[in-house]
Amino acid sequence: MPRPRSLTHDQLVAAALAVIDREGLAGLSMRAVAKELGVSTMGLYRYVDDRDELERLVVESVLGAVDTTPPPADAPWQERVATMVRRLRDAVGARPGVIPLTVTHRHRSPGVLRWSETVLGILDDAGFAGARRVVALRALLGYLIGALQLEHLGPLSGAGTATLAALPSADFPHLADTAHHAHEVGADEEFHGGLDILLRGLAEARG
Amino acid sequence: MPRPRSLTHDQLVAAALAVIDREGLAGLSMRAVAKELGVSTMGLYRYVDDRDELERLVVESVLGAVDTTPPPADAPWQERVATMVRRLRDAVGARPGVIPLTVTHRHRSPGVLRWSETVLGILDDAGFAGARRVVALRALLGYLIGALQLEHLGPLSGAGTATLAALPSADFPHLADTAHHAHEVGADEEFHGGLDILLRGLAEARG
DNA sequence: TGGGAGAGCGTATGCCGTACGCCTACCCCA
DNA sequence: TGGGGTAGGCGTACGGCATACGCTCTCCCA
Repeated sequence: MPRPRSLTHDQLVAAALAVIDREGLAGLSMRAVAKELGVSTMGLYRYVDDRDELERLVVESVLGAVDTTPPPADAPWQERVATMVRRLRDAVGARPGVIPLTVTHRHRSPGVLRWSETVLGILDDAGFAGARRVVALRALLGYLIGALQLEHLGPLSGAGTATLAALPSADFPHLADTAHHAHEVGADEEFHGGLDILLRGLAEARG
Repeated sequence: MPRPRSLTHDQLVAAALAVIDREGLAGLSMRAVAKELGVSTMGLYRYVDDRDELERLVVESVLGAVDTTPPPADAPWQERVATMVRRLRDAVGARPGVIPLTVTHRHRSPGVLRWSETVLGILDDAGFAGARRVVALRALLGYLIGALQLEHLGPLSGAGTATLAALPSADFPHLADTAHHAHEVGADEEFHGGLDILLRGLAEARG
């Protein structure tokens, strides 16, 4: 009966993402999002309980966009798992600014739940059961979360690489050598190389 | 010649850790640390440039405590790598409150550099070279970072488990089953199970 | 044609990090 | 023994943050 609402959650999320894209995650504030929408700061609180809920909406918009339909069942299970991992990485990688938020809010995301369900289904097909399947899923999730952060939060503004280059290579011979080789390995190869290692291990541990 | 300093970096770090232990990471502030030391807020700035440097000191105190001497070379390389991973996990696990800080400041930590150097040495012994060794190290670091967060930031206040239990198990049959089995798997077994998978994969990929 | 539910906003509070400038304790040297 | 200059420590103040609270004004329905 009363005055109709003028904003949707989608608009809130879009505004928040615009702020993050423009000013980085540190620039995200209730004030900034409100200004982005041309609304007073307190107006936002008609739509979300608090900042935490706004962040949750943002995370869910990114994570909920992941395709969680099971990949074609005729492919080997390793390939199907890899497909699922890739989908999640691609979704998050397209919005690197929200990575810290995904870590904080991950456990409350329906999108991640659906993703996990699909992956568990594939692992089930592959013969993983009981505790072994729990461990397998957590290993995959763990690698995914860590690798994404390594990839996007690592050499912030090149400080990491600079630090590495300035190392007394006498004290850190292997690191110096590794830094040299790191140039040859792109982020994609690195991620997929690690995933491949994990999948090989899973195949062995399937027992 | 002038008045001598009354505080050491160690005292700053100890005070910061005390605050974190007592009030959590969210309770860490320059004001809180200063009060802990019985010093005015601005007095801290004689010892650190800004909050960021204080955090760096805290992280380095935790990460720098890791034993980075190479494990006995007569053990298999997998076991030596596992030892290194375990040392880092134990150090961080003893101070779960600082995990988010370690993620942010990791790439500037001499402790992590020393750790990496030692691990690279082991991988070198094991026959890993060039790009393959880069990928192996990143896979280990990725898993470590992700698994630690999964372990300590996951079911914050049991919200994760509660969410899981409230799931419509018809829509998420595998997850419901997994939640059931998850009770049987302790954090240690889970972590080491994942590490074991990774190490098996490394052995295969060593080629 | 009211009446009231609820949207939107303005103000205010109490946090935060930290720039700036003063006072003063201290050590060195005469 | 006393004086001077260095630097430690502190108080104040500013701008930004999330958000509690209460007002106003709009719109739908009776």
